[in-house]
Amino acid sequence: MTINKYSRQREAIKDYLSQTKEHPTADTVYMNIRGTYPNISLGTVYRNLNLLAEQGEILKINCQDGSDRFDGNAKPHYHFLCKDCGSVLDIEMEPIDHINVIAGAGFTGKVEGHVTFFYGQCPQCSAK
Amino acid sequence: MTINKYSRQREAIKDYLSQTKEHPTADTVYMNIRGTYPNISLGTVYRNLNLLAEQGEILKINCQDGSDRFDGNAKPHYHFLCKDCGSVLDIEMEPIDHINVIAGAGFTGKVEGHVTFFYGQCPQCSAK
DNA sequence: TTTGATGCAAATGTTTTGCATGCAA
DNA sequence: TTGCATGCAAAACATTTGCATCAAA
Repeated sequence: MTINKYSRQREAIKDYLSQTKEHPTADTVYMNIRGTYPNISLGTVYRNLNLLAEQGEILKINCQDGSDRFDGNAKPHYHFLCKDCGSVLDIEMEPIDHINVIAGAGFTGKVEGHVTFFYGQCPQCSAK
Repeated sequence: MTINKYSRQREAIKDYLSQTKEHPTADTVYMNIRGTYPNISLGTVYRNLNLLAEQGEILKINCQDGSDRFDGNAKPHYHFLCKDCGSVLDIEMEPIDHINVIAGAGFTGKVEGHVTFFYGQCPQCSAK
């Protein structure tokens, strides 16, 4: 399926994403990869992140807080955005695809899926 | 509650949003208001859209398709994004706040709400 | 008058792109 | 060799902001 040529930069990006539990922005990825490949360019980071996301190897997530974030866990899952500290966390829950049916009930078009994220206070911020 | 001075530009923006069923971007709003006020600036449009959204008079919606969109209907409701033609439609359905409970079940933090939009083919595109 | 609102332009922040060169196959 | 990937810099967008001026209260 993969028609890409190997590149050590892309490999490093994939590795970095698979080992972090944060949901870094492109710029954060860039900063980290520069530790290993000081000459990598931000353009290359963006090109590879988009490529990997298109191929379903990573997830591109958008919580309307400025820049996009990326997740090395490509399995569909839900995210939580802390409105106090801005961190993005995975949230473990059963899939809620039944809401597609609810949405489709009063709609003439074809509902194929949904994008959902939750917000509130993360464990750390709600403890303060 | 409103501490704003009156401005004909802001009034025109509110009027325009209340009469359209589309979900225009800031730029589309700008283009339309220019028909009445040719000298209005894009900065003013952005300032007023943000002001109105903060005050809860309009809704700012983000479907991760480039630019933000605005909705004159301030009542919380759900949106549908057509992946073929890119249009954003209102979708009539009962609120699904029970998903906050589902999300909160396996989460230590405090889930206060969710943002959801649906995607697929709109009535027109699915008819083709 | 006072002070928020405007128009204009410059600045910002994020992401994309053109192009010559490099490197995997 | 062939052609995708890279680094670099410039460009493209969307949005915000500084500032002098304007106008509502």
